[in-house]
Amino acid sequence: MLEFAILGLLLESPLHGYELRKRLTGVLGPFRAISYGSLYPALRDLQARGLIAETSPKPMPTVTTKRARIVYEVTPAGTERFTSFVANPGPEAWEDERFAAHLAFFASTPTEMRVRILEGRRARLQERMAMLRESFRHTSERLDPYATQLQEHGIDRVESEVRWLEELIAAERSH
Amino acid sequence: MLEFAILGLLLESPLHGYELRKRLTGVLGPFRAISYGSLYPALRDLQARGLIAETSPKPMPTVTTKRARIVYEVTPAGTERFTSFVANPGPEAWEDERFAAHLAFFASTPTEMRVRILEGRRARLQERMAMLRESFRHTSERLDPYATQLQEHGIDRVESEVRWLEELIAAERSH
DNA sequence: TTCGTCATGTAATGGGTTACATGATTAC
DNA sequence: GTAATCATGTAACCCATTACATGACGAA
Repeated sequence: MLEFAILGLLLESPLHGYELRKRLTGVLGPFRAISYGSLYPALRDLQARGLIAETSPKPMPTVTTKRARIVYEVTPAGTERFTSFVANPGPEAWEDERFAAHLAFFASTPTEMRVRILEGRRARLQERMAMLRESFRHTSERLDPYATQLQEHGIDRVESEVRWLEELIAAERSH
Repeated sequence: MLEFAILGLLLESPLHGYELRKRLTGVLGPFRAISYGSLYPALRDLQARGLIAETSPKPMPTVTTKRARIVYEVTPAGTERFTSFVANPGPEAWEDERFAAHLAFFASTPTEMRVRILEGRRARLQERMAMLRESFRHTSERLDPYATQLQEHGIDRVESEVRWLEELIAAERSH
């Protein structure tokens, strides 16, 4: 998850951790910002696996030394990993978080794959909606009005995401 | 989270783990069902803390022995814990999961508290929306259209939840 | 007799968080 | 000189999950 978001952002341009986190926050939405306690270990892990590397040569170690900031860039292996991520969405690609990660980097995803991901997500949601309605049928009679409201709202939310997906798919088809 | 859901359901009637899980699924929505790997440890934990207890006397150990199922009921301490949960929503009550847990047991929550929780949630969402819009202003220019779509959809979702909350608050005020 | 469901549980793992610790740089 | 922000990192914990293991019961 985090792994792909990092690779995707570093492919646009090499960055150091602190800046990277700000970009991540921009992409993922500010309320679910990644903490440094996740980010830095993730960076070291990616480096250990050879998917990213430190851009070594500090251009000018003259006056402004600052705190040594470690700028990472994506290695060829990392690039390959990222493209394979966008190219074959695994079975988890329809889950909420994965899907968001895919969508965030749709710009670097081929068109047919975009459609496939969007439709996969839609299918998943419709499945989910069926389950929601089914469980709603079973429980609504004996549930208090608040629990009922909560369930109805859940259904509404899924429906509205399906409509949104349909717009995206239509837009994609019309190039 | 799970803790309160368990207490809330057991207050309605004593249950064993397996059945409890089905009810939980009914309340929380079927797609985010609690796994046994979470439920059973949670039950033992609650028991260890004296908030629930096994309803000891098996009525008839005659023919139908079945697999020994362990039925739990809420102790007075557990009842107290639950009422204190519904009565003073902590600062986390406006978070997604907590809020859902509160709403699920609104029926056992006094009216003024209901309004307070709903309004707290609304305030939290409006804050969130301000952050989303703010971050959107900063990044939208240089973001690709897909990332933009994703962010706009995020804003839409929050807006629609605010409208929903407003309906609930209005309904609450008009008794 | 085998399959589905009821029923309880453990161990390993996942994917993060919070709190803490450090220190350098910038702006007032 | 002090506060805010930039910048990196560690350790402890949280709250769940998945995969596994066990076993009894009812129905086909």
